[in-house]
Amino acid sequence: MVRTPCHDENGRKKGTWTPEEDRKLAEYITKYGSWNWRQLPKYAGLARCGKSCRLRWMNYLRPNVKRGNYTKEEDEIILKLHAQLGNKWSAIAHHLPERSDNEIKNHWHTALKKRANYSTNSSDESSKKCNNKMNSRKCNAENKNIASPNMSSSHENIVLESSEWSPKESSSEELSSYQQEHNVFQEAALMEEVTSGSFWTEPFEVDGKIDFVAPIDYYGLVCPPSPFIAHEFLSSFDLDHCNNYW
DNA sequence: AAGGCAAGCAACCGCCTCTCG
DNA sequence: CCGAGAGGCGGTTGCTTGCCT
Repeated sequence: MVRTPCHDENGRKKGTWTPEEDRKLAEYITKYGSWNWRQLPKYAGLARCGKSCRLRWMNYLRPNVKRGNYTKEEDEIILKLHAQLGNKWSAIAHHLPERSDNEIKNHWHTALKKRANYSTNSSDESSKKCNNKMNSRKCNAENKNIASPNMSSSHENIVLESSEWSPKESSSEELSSYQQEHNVFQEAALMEEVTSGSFWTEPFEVDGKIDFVAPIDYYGLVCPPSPFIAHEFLSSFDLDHCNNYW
């Protein structure tokens, strides 16, 4: 289920995240926010690429992330949205703030795709082939158009109904309550931390010892330039949440 | 008990879009 | 307008687990 840890040519670690790495990332972001994903691992003491850190945070470490145990309601929402939006996993994830796009995507491929797409087409030869995993991968590549947002013929097999899930509502312009809540926190954090001043110059500590110092003097400003997380938000982030996974 | 296979999922890869100078 | 850098997204892959024979 997990990839064997290894290192790329730049010495950056790849593969499974260790509990220690998770803890470092979570603690750093909790304290300083994700002010720059590509620079973040350097200052967080992680030998990872920024993208890997972002993915790990978004999918597993961020607060309120729910994993597994999909409810029937969630399944229905995903099915409906996928019927309307296609493989727009991030757009679908906007409607399920506790789920990451990656997890929704995996859930779709493992559980929902059969229900949505192939139940009505069980005699279809291609669907039979796709029941085999290896063939399924080939089918995915071969049938890219099927899953495109253009709503190709296979999507017409899905029962559609005029619903509240209009494309307009799925627009990223419209913030979910979750996002709105966090934006409020961000603003509050910005005001408080800027005025107190402690945020910008305080070194990042792990286990009470200073592992590294937060970046400073960034284009004339003290960095990180934007604290993303407020105290209210941080207090809601229980690191035990991560321990559950560890 | 052992081997093979399918399912599930974490994580990587590469492309696209956006922002900024 | 253009190019570089960063973030975001979707597709794909690699590995583990559990079931079946």
